[in-house]
Amino acid sequence: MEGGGWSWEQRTLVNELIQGMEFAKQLSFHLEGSSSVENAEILVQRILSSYEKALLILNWSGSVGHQPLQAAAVTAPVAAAATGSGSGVPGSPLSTNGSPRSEDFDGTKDHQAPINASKKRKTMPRWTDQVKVSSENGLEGPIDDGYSWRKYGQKDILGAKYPRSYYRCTYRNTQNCWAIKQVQRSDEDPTIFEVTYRGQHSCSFGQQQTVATPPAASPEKKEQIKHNFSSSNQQQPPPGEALLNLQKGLKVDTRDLDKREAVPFAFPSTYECQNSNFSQSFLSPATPEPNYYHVSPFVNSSGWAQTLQHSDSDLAEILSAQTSATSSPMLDLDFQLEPFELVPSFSYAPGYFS
DNA sequence: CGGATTTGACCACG
DNA sequence: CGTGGTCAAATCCG
Repeated sequence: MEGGGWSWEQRTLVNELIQGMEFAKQLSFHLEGSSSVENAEILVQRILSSYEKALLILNWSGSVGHQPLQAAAVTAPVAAAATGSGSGVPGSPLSTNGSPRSEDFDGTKDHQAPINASKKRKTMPRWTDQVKVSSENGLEGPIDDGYSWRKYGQKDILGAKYPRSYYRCTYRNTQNCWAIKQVQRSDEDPTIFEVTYRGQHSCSFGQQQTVATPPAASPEKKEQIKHNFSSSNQQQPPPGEALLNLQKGLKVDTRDLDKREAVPFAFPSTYECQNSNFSQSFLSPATPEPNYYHVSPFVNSSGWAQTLQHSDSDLAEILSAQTSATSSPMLDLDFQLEPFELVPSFSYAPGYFS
């Protein structure tokens, strides 16, 4: 019942379903209006993706024998993810050209491998999640999204009040995982962090088994989901991603103005939907950390937006890369959801999963 | 001691 | 050139 008591699957499932509904609504909106076919297709993709994930979860927990998944309970500060960032991630398509096999790699540094690397980077799908962190006293802490990231830079952005930090997957070198993300704290609302992800994780354990998902279980998953209709939006995804992506959640990071250190978050138990009485359980105490916050992940249904973005040039590259790869339909053109378009009249009823 | 973070310098792009 | 992104040496932390 209480949000906090839900298992990861349940929450994710709900999230996915909600999201699917959201997208469906948007789609209908688009259909009525004179929207482009592209947008409609994108929405359809996302809807499918959401449902796919939802089904996956059901299927998964069903076959595996409903895992209790107490991941979070486990220990680490770096707990697991909670929601499905659902839309944010997985759906994002096109990896670069083909698959991240070992071919075009050269362990050289970015700088030195301009051609491959840069191109790769450019074609990487990019999406942004807006994560809100509500803290008790005004300080925020970083959130963990289940993946392990290594910070490689921080930069003051012109006009932005807070610096932007750059992270890359910890397994970049060991597993050629090129996923990166950057976190930018919002100017107006310091409790909001924009987390921009680029590239999908190709590392086998995107998230160090933090999440309860029994290691054994996830591998299977991948098999099942593999490509179906999703084949249209992701060519040969490195194995085992779907599920992992599902779990990826949010990550927020905060470094304080005063260069205060960010504290890793342990979290999962909290969901807070702006417009519902859903949730909000609080982070359980039990942590030695001075600051703990409670995070509410981008639940779009309640107004947190999430966007996919591409620049024109990116598009061009994607398109070309794409043709050579598979003739799959474009997935994310410059798809952008206006906040107001997002906020739907949707509100869920309190007894969701009771 | 090894891995992660910090931080100024460097690089590429517009 | 200015700006954003990345590198890498120094430093920090467990």
